[in-house]
Amino acid sequence: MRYWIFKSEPGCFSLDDLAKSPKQTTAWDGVRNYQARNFMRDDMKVGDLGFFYHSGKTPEIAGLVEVVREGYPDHTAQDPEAEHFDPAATPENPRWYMVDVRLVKRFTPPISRTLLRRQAALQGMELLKQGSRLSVLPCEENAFNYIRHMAESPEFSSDENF
DNA sequence: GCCAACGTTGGC
DNA sequence: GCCAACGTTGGC
Repeated sequence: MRYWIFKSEPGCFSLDDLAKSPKQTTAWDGVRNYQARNFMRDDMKVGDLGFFYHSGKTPEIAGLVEVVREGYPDHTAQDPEAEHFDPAATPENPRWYMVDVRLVKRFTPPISRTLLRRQAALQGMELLKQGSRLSVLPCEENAFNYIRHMAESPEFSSDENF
């Protein structure tokens, strides 16, 4: 099984929005980057876990999600009304793909990027690299387990040494 | 608001 | 096919 990070601007689609979605599940649509597309189309499997990451003013990991449907065509690319319409996308060649993810657990409080950066164990993590702009990216197993452990530790947000 | 990093576009 | 120009992302 593999681990992933799903980025979203909360003003566009937040963890709250996911929590309010039917079955707390959403299609991860609108991704228009080939590398991210390939991850969703080729690599993600049902049961893979990922973090829901909020980018923007207060960057943070907001919760845990699970892939519940594997890559399938992102039909919003073929909708002229859609924000990420791509005239080159057709039913024969959909060009863009998405997966469905379901909310597993909200992190309360969320784990701020500042706190992540403070962790020696997370040095070199892709997400924390400057200029990391992929909206969907893999997360190393070690980093995943470490962060998950942080989320389960009640003291992590207050403990200076964490 | 600034700026670095990155992807895409288009001229040649 | 190269590369400069440009637009976008996203942390700070």
